Amino acid sequence: MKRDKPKYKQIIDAAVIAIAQNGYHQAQVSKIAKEAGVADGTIYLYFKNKEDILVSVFREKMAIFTHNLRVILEEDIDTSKRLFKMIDNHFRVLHEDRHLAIVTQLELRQSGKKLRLRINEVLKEYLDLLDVILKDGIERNDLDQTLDIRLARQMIFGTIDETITSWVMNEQKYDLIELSPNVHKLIMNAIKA
Amino acid sequence: MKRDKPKYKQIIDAAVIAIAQNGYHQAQVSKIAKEAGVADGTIYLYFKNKEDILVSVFREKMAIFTHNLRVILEEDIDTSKRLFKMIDNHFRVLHEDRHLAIVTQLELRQSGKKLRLRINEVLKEYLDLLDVILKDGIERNDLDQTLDIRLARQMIFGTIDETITSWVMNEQKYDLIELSPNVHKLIMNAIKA
Amino acid sequence: MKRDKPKYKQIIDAAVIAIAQNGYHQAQVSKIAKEAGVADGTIYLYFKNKEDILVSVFREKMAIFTHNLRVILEEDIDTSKRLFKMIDNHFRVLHEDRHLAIVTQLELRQSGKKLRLRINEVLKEYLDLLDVILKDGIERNDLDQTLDIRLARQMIFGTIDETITSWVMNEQKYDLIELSPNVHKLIMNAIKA
Amino acid sequence: MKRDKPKYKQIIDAAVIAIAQNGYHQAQVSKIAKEAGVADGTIYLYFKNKEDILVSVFREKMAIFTHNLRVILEEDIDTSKRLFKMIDNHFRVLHEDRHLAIVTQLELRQSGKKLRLRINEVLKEYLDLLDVILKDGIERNDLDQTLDIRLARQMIFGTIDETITSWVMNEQKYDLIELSPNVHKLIMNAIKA
DNA sequence: TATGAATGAGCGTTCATTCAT
DNA sequence: CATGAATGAACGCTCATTCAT
Repeated sequence: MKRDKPKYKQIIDAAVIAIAQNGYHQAQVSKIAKEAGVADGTIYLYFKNKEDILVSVFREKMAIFTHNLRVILEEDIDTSKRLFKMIDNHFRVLHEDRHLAIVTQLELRQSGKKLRLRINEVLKEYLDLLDVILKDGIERNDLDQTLDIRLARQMIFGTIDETITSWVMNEQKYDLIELSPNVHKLIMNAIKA
Repeated sequence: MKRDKPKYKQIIDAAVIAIAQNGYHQAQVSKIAKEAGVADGTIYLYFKNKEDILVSVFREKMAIFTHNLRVILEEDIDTSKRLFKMIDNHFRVLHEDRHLAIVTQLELRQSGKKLRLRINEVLKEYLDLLDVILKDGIERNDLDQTLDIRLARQMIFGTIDETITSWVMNEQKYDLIELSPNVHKLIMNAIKA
Repeated sequence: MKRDKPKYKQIIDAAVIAIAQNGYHQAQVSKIAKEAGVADGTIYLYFKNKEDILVSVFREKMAIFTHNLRVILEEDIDTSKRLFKMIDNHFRVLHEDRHLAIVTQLELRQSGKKLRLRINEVLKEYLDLLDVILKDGIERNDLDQTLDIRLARQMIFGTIDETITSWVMNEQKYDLIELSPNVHKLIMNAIKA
Repeated sequence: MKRDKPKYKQIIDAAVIAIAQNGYHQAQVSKIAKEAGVADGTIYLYFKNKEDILVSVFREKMAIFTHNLRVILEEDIDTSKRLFKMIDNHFRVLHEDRHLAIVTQLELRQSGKKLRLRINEVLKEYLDLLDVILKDGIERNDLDQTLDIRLARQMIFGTIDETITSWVMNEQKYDLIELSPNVHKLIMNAIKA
């Protein structure tokens, strides 16, 4: 399987760096190849085309978030703690990989409609897990029984996303992780039972 | 002043239509010119370059939101009602101009970093007015005294933005305006005193 | 109409020269543009793509042959004289435009299947006129009544084509026009009544 | 000698199939290798480069025609019969190997000038044998004493070639072999004493 | 002998902007 | 003011060939 070969990950990581440093539209395949230390043509042994690189970047990195969320779902804790862990995890991963934060919050959004759709498919998995937390929270009576799950999900994701984007746009000047408790409080206020 | 001449607005409106119909990357200057019924070169008598058209589109349209928000601020009503009006206004304007909704929520976000920064400057005026509402709400004791205004603003804007984007991505299949009360309730739960 | 503008013919002629000098696969669009004294992009104001240039070259030049053949058909002379004029005209045009001879006999044949089919459509018009001469020749009893027209056409065109190709491959060392009477004699022997 | 090893012929035959099925420009070395059941690199143990494969294809296959023509020359029959056998043989071989017909009449002609010259060298051997038949025919008084041998050869080869190419282009819909007598008649009319 | 992963040079086409009319 | 023909820089991808194993 190509995805397990070392060069696959090498190119993915090179793409994140190249995009973060040069911007989406200036991250030419040749720059990614150079950053990865391989020839231009080698890229095409591992990826179908440039779009495939970008979707793969998103898929591979999103897998970290999704995996962590699954672990949180398996823990025997209440919904409030779960959401705190989710927010904190989200902030923490991006706080520790500044390049990735720039890429997911700013650069990858410049992609065309076609690529956006493919990225959204990947994102859906994460949002579906969030829905599971919310549904379960209502069943357990941790959350407001009248909660509109879609709206709640949009509020939670919208808040997290906007918070991170603002942080990235402010050149990551302040500590993102410190915001977790307050963001969590705001969100819980909105949806708790 | 160029902005008052009829062709100026004519080109702005043509740009919105051209972008909504063709997508950001397919909205070439020549297409905008054709839609506006002028020659390509004429565009450059009213705008410095393509980026200038796009920023102007955003500035002119955002002015509607900002103006409405100012009116809301002048009304003698409590913070909860103000925020309801803000949300409802936001949803209503975009619900009634589908082209504009597509352009602001999807297409314009594909622009490069440079243009994004200029768009954010325009957006700032709107967000600053939101901050005024929030500060005033705390003073009046309508809102939680310990509220972190920046976080609250990010939550409110993030929630609204994500809600609208989801609606656009779902091809505007459901009624956006009907969501106002629920979105308002969620937000007020989060921040009220 | 684009085909009447001076730059159209200018580019066509530049293409013939560029292809004759560099060979089919080395005649890049930029070389053709340079030879024509225009910018690369200008090419695309007059031609849809590179293939369109090449088909147009063939169409425009073939028009000379076809036009001459029509004139010959209108003359009130016997079939033998008509065929002599056709052969002589074919030889004469290519003898006087060495570049064109190289392009039609050697270079354009290297084109891919798709282009070949389009070129054949153009060629068909010429061959159809030849068929008219042959049919008419049989009716007039100038030619063998049992003649298979398709075979006769293939023999005539094949002979002319092979003769010219050999001449081009021998670097146009001898006088092509002088061969007309002998080629004509051979062909008439084969098909006359 | 490499040419006697089984893989040599294996690759040659794979090349014919790959070219006939995919077209000249789509017959990459890797496709030929796959068709032959060897690794890409193995090709280069038997052939200097891709051009060498193609010339070898032509040489090996042309050898069939040349060999048959030598046999015909050894037979004690008149010139007319010799030419009939030559035409019939030519038609028959290609009629029975459709792949080869496509390759020699259409695909291999898309090769560059350099390859064309090398192919012509191989072809020359065949044409030289035809010249022998013609010279001998004049000596025997089977053919017109004033015959220009070069022209006659060009007519014969041009006619045969054009006939076969038309047949291939018409997707080999009709029976090529049936055409032999008529083609022979046409040619003999042209050159007989 | 045989393999196949890696290489890297090469090119058609688009489109924002200019400027002579 | 208005036009639109002309410009030319910029880039993703293919594939023949090599060479370490």
